[in-house]
This record gives sequence, structure tokens and C-alpha cells, in this order.
Amino acid sequence: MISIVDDDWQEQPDDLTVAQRAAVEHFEGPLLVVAGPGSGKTRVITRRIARLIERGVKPWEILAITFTNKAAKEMAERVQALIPGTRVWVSTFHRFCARLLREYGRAIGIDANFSIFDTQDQSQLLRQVLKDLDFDSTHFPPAKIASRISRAKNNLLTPERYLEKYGEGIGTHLEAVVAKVYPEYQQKLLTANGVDFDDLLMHVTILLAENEEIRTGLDERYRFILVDEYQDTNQAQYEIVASLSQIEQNLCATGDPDQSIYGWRGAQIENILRFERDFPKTKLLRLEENFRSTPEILLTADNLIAHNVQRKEKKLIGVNPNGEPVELRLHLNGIDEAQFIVNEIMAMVEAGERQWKDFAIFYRVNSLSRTLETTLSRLRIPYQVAGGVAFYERAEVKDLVGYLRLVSNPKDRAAFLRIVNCPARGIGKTSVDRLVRWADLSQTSFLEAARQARQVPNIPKKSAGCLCNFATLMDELSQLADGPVERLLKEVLARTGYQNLYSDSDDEDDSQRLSNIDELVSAARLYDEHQQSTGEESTLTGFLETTSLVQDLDSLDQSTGAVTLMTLHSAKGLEFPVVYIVAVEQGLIPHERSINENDPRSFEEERRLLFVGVTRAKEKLVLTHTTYRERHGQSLTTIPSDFLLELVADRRDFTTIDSFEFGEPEFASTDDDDFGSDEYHEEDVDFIKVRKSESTFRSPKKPVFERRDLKLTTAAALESGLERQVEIPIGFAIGSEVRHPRYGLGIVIESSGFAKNRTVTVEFESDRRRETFVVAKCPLQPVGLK
DNA sequence: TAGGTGATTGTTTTT
DNA sequence: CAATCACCTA
Repeated sequence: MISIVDDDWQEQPDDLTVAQRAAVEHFEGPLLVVAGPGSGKTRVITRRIARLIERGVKPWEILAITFTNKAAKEMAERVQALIPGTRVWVSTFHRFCARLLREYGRAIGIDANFSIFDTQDQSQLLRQVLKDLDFDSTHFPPAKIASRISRAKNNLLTPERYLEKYGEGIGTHLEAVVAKVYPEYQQKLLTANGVDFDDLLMHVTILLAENEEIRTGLDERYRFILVDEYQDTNQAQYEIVASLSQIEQNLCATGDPDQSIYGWRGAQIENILRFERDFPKTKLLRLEENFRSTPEILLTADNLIAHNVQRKEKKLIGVNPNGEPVELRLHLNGIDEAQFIVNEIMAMVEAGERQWKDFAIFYRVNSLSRTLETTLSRLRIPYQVAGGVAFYERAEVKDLVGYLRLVSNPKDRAAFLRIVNCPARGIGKTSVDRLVRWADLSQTSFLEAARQARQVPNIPKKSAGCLCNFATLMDELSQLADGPVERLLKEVLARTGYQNLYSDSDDEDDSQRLSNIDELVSAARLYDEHQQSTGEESTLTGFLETTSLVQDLDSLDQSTGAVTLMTLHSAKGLEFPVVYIVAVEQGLIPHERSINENDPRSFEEERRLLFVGVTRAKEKLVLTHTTYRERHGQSLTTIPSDFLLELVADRRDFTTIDSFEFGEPEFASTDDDDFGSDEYHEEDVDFIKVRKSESTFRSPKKPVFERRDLKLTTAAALESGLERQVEIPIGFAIGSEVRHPRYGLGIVIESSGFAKNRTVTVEFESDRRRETFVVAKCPLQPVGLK
């Protein structure tokens, strides 16, 4: 039955463990793989897909679903590497649903050219609804309402069912408001022919539930379904998977309850427990060996996650030889923290030990990326940020995309409102308001209303003319709707004057905007070319889907690589040789919002989140926290994370393992060497609790450069509240040695000015060239003692 | 109507 | 420190 494999596409015949091989070889019937971090899960999935194809399953009969686009992309690439020439469609739930909805949406009243409303569109729409219903948007913040609606949709509560559950004095006040807002919001979406992120899932669920014919067709088509990160599926996603696995239950789910970090998004760990109940013939496999990390890292992870109460105990079995100790470091503030990490990274790259791409820095909230980013870019270190202020979120990009959206879907309200007066074309807020009201009353789209603006009461003649012109412009642009996206986009640029808006300015921001526009154009061109090469039609909706469902466009130069910055959430599923996790402080990890909700579940989710971060590291792991943390512009004293306390309290256990220890603090007086006594333990706790200290802990290794300089400035700067000065090193006396990331080592031969205005002239070692820099704005670094 | 200013406000995590 | 908003002036 099973042919002997003599495959050149397999990496090596015997590189799988017994459990891994069992998962790969499992053919038909439900399969649940509970896989700890680093247990080769991705490898198992890709090999399994390859194996299925080898067994004669057609690539298009396989549906592989991941949680992020990153993961999808990686998996698709790995499958392709295994079996060249075969294209298996790996996608996220949302993308898969978008595609289904384009094809079958009509059945539930959604046109194929629907727009996807992002968070901004969503809250703007909600604002409108709240206004219409006379709710005060300060008392009922759109974001809060949005999250309620989101949760409702993830739990498959349609407006009607929500009303049943929470209407008329059944729930809280907020719920009562949501019960009124939600149906109205949904109605407005429908008239705009738009769907929000959660709708993608909910609509498809409804589609499959109500149309047996469509469901059966898809069920038959997708014979083999693989779902990764199953512990993070929500109700809607669960239903989708289940309803496509009725006829043949060839469903393979992989996941790890310890890595469930999306509870706030409606994910239900229960889904993974429920699996065996729903599919009684399930074969259960466990992957427990960790091939990724050093024992030191695994022990840290294990000690951390062991504190979770709601958990089935599970060991991480290490297979790698011992490595470096895990480091826990305290810095003075975020700037110090960033500086230190970046210096350390630079030193390792310079020493030839590592490449830029070996490093990742994780944080709990996106706002923490800024200090790191400025430090990295000041030193000209290549880096990439996953997520954050994504490319497609930039105002100028969104404006242009707005035009494309309106061309694609003339009913799109959000797009219309965004671009109707952008760039300014003499259409004021009040005119738009009147137009909107009239359009809603007469049941027409905004664009159609603009076309007939002269008939709308109370709109000044001049504005009406402008609105008509706008409508005409859109009509003309629409004629290019079916052609290449690049051509349409270029026409938009030309007709709106967008190009010239920024090109004749020498403002730094404007040139950035201009290059963003260029990037969008080339993204469009790339899309066109890609579609052409695969023989698919270059559709506008397809391109727009890319802009709304893909967060990071990877223009990264893979040859040189870059340091990666991302949130702990997006780190899931990835691995890096060296990992830094910053700001491990109370209020951040665990996040304050998850402590206050007197719900132990969300607190444990935070611990799992840190667990995910810790287990990304292969060789080196550094956890950092600071004494002061800059929040909303001012620096506040921090409290170390509970999780750090847990780790340090366990430390005496750790010391039984030879090479495991935390980085030692450098106290002014360290005369106490009694490691075995209780006093040591006390001091240990002290070390974590340090609040006010000008000293910075060092890694056990020698410092990268003389810390004295930075420390002095830091203290002085804090004193005077001029934190910015912290970034200006003072150690640039004439004759001192400095380092520039591009030009290398050099000697300061001249200097003038003070503070922000200080400039230095440097002669570089390599080619004797001389350059003059403004100290505050250049990436020069003092070179430490050797 | 456009665009600027100053005051005020709110802050997870992702598709 | 943002992003947003109310208000003001040309």
C-alpha cells in the first residue's frame, strides 16, 4: 500500500523522529498533532503535504491554513522546495475566506467586488452610526464597540442573535448600546458592499451553513485540510474547518495549548480538546522533542510555563548541547536598553560571529519599537519591523488605495469619504455631510449622490460643481478598471496631481511620502507581473486584497539580511539564533489590561506569550527590563514583571545546572560571595527589585565600549529632563577613536560647536578620507578600550 | 473652505 | 508621544 520512497526531494530519508514520521505518513482520517515549540512542526506539515502528493493526492485537493501570511509564505516555499513545480495553496483563514466570498458571496447578498474595511474604516463607520443613533462617542468609544462587535462575530452572533441575547435590558448598558449599534453598522457595511475582517469568517460560516450545495462542493474539493496553530482558532474558524471536513474527515490539526495567545480574539483552546470528540477516530500524536534551543533556554521556558495552573503538564525534551547562559538584564531606561542591545549586536557581527539576520528583538507593544528603531537607524544597521505602522497604513498610500477601492467598488463609503477631498478640491466638511445625509435618505451610493450633487439641497453651487467633477474623474478612471493595476494607479497619480503634491518639496517627510508612492506603484507592477506569469487575470480586487490582508511587504534584501523587530504575538512560529525580549516589566508583560480583568485566564495567556517569545531563541536569549520606562512621553519608574520574579525565585534550582546563570549585576560593593546562604537569596530578590540606580547591569562579557560616557549623560539628562541628550555621546575629543558603520574606524581631528550643534571632522583609517558630521545626527560611536 | 494652532485625550496583542 | 478635535483666521 505504501510505496517505498526513493525520493530525491526528501532532505534525508531518516531525518525524522518516530512521532514525526508517523505524522507525515498518516494518510486518511483525522489527525491531531500536539507539538511543543521547536519540535519540527512546520517540517512535519510540509513533508506531510509532499507525502500526500506523492501518494497521488492532487495539489488542489489540499487546503493548508496558517495564522499569519508570514507562516503561509514560508510554508508554501518549503513545500515548493520539496516538490519543485507544484503549487499548493497555503493561506490564512482570512485570505481563504475572502476568496470563497468573491466566488460564492452572491448567495448571501455580497457582490464579488466587495471592499475589505480595515480598522480605521470600521471605527469611522461606527462613529457615523453612533452619531446617527445619538450616542455620545466619548462615552461609548468606537474602539470599544468595535471590539464587542468583533467578538460577537467571532462567536457567530449575527446582529439578530446578538439582539436576542443582549437586547432590552438583558445585558449591561454597553451591551445594550452594542445591540442597537451592531445591526445598523452591519447594514451600512452591506450598503457599501463592504466587509470587515471578522465578516470574512462569519459570512463564510453562514454561507456554508445555509447553502448545502456550495458546502458539499467545497467539502469534496478540499479533500485534505491542514490547519496550523489550531489552539488559536475561534468559533467561526472552527465551524468553517468542521463543515469542510464532513464527507472525508482528512483533517490534520497541529497546535500547542501552551502557545495559545489569541484568547482576546475569541480563540478557544477548547477547540483542540474538542477535536477528539468531534472526530472520534482521531489519531493523536505528540511531538515533544525540541530541536531548536539550548538546554538553558528550554529550562527557562519550562520554569516559566510551569507556573500556569490551567495547563496539562508537558515537558520540553532538549536534544542540543549546552550553550550560553540566559541573561536577565536591567538597564536605566529604554534608550540605554536599546543602545546596549544594538551595540552588542554590532559587536557580534563585527567579530564575524553572527549576521544581522540572526537577531530578533521582541516586545509586548508596538510602541516599544520606536526607541529601538531610532537607535538602529542612527547606527545604519539594517532592520525590518514586522507589523507596526504597516506600509499600507501610511496616509498617502491609503489615499491612493482609496481611489482604487472606489474604482473597484463604487459603493465603498469609506473610500469615498477618504478621498473625496484629497487632495483638496474645494469640497468642505459640511457639504460632504449634507451629501451623505441625502445619499442615505435616497438610498444611493455616495458616488452616485456626488454625480447628482446639484440636486442635493443646501450644497453651494461651487461645491456641487466640484463634487460633479470628482464623480466624472472617478467615471473616467473606472474605464481602466479591467486593465493592469499599475496603469490605473499611474493614471490616478496623474489625474489627481498626487505626484506633484510632494515632488517639488525638499521636506524630509515629503520625500518619504514620495518614495512610499513609488513603492506602491512598484507593488502594483509586481502584482501585474506575477499574475501574468502565473497566467491569472490581473484583477483590481486581487491587488486590493493584498493591500488589506498582507501586512508586511517583504522588500528585504535577503543577501545581507537585517535585524528583525516584532511583537511577541507575531513572533509565533518563527525562530532566531539570538533573541532579545525587552521591557519585561509589570504592566507590559503581563500587560496591565490583562491583570485588571480579574480573570486568571488572561494573566496566564500573558505568561504563554512570554513563553512563546522565549522559545523562539535557538542559541542566545536575553531578557531585559529597565528602571525607568518612557510612556506617553514621560519616564516612569517601573516594576519588574512577576514573571521575572518567578524565574529568579527558581534560580537556585537553575544553579544546579552548571552553565545556567543570569548575568550578574555590577554592584558597587559585591563583597558577599556566600552563594549558599539565605542572604544570597535575599539579595537576589533585591537585584530584581532595584528601582533607582544609575548603574547599568552588564552582560558577563566585556562591555562593547566605555559605558561611563553614556551613564554620565544619562544621569544629567534625566536630571534636567532633557532626555534627548542621552543620545549624544560626549566622548568625541580631538584624537579619540570613533567608528562609523559605513566608513569604519577613524580619528577625530577637529571639533566645534556644543550639544546639538557639535560637529566633528573624522579622518578614516581605511582610505584617509575626511568627513564632517553633526554629532547628534550621525551614527558615530566611540570606540572602547581594547 | 482650507489649513493651522493649541488643547485634550487615550494607550495590547492581529487578520 | 501620538492622534484627534474644537476652534480660529485668511
